[in-house]
Amino acid sequence: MLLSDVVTTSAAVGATRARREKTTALADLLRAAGPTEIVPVVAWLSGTPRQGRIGTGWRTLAAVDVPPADTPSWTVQQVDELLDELAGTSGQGSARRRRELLDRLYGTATADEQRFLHRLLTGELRQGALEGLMVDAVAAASGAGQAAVRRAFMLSGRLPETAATALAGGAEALAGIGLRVGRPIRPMLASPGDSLDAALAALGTEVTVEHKLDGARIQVHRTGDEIRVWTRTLREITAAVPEIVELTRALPCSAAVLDGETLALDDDGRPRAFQDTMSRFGTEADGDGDGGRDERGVLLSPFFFDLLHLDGHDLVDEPLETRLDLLAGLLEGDRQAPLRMPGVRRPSPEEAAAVLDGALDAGQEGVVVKDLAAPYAAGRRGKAWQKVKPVHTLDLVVLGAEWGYGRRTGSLSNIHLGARDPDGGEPVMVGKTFKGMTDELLAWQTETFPRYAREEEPGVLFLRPELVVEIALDGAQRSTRYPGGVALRFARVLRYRPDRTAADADSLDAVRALLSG
DNA sequence: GGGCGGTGCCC
DNA sequence: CTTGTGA
DNA sequence: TCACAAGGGGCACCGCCC
Repeated sequence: MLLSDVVTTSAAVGATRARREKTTALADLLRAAGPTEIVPVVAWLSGTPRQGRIGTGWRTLAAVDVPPADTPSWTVQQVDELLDELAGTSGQGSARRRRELLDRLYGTATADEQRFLHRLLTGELRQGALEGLMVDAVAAASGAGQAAVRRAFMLSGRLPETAATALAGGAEALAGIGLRVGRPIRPMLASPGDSLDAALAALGTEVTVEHKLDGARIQVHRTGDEIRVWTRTLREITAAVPEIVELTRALPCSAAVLDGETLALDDDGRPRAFQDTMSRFGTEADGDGDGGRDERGVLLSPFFFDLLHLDGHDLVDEPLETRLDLLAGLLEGDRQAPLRMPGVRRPSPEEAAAVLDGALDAGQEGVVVKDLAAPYAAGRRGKAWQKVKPVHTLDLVVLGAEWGYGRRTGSLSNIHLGARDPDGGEPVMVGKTFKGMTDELLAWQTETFPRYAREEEPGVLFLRPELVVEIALDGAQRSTRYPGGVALRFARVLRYRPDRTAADADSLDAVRALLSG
């Protein structure tokens, strides 16, 4: 199969908004692919090379300037091999070597192929189909049911390999893919709840309400004395978190798969800023024999909230209630008690509210409300788990706006936000946001902002600091980028405030008051 | 050896 | 990570 | 309801350059 076949399919997928048409086009290509081509083709058309992110981003690719070929010649296999080499290139002189490989890749590609490769390698396929629709396509092409593909994907953690299995052996082969301790599964996610009351109303009384911590998701596997740890995206971090490995080794079991969250605590047991937790991710190993505590004293504490396997028994199909019972049994001892995620089963509305208050008083992020009857549905952001976090709002000044990309091309989209200077100077920039904007609001911004223009740069329009916008946010974090030393976290537009002036906007002190940790 | 841009991945 | 959009 | 696209801040890592 040629790369150009994949590019043609991608174009067809991108040309329609109808999901059925997209999956049909994808499925047709999968049927035409050879057994060894399925893995790279599925990976590419779900938006990521088989090798993962390869270390060449938009900046490197923008520097590649070779004329396109007239006729397509790359095969899928050849490109996959070249990507392998690209991914394996490191050390001194690697930048030059990469440039050579990219020149070769692009120089033998047609213009259409160059554009496809560019989108693939920057991680912005933008064909309106990623893993979700590929699951449907694999089901269609293989004749296996969607549920079977979904389940195998969740348990194997990898769609390309799942697709190869499905196309080779159909539903029967998929049924052979089970949970394997030592191989991470896709984690179950929570959807955003509107409020605690709304979540309780939606899920009923057969629920548990647990603390939601501002840390990083971890999945911990144990077989005998071997322990491995993965993140939410199934990146292995075992070597970076020896303290989690040691705590898991002390559990009274021989095999387990645990799901949880980890974060850094201060000496009082209160959560540190998320940034401190994050400083421990991305470090491969620490190797200084101090059990993980680095020179800044950041130690990670794990909190487990689910159990997917215990001593030979798979639990993903069991109701949460059963999994929680077994988890409680595993973490029964005094020594293990600190590893339990705090929570209350079947709370009254008042008790549920008290759990939320307790979480916030303890400095945590909020709560998650979970249906006790639900099995572990990995990889789907269903309604069985709903997260509830308090929302803060601020009135901020619009300092500028950036021209959008993709479906926002031609619109002034991402806005720069400033807080009032308590000393009376110009507003101080504290962040940007592109969220919360309807098409109507984008049109309004695009029409209105030029009337406030003060200065223009490529891609950015700077405004006189007059427009006030009400912003929702989760909190603030310390910043070295912004002059006030603080930045907004998860800022989104609620509405513009034509009734307010920059003098009415919230001050930098109001932003600083939202700092956590 | 330190600064810096580019990249990937946490949220 | 959050939100708006469209099938 | 689901999947996707729009893009945010910060941190560690890496290679390159001074």
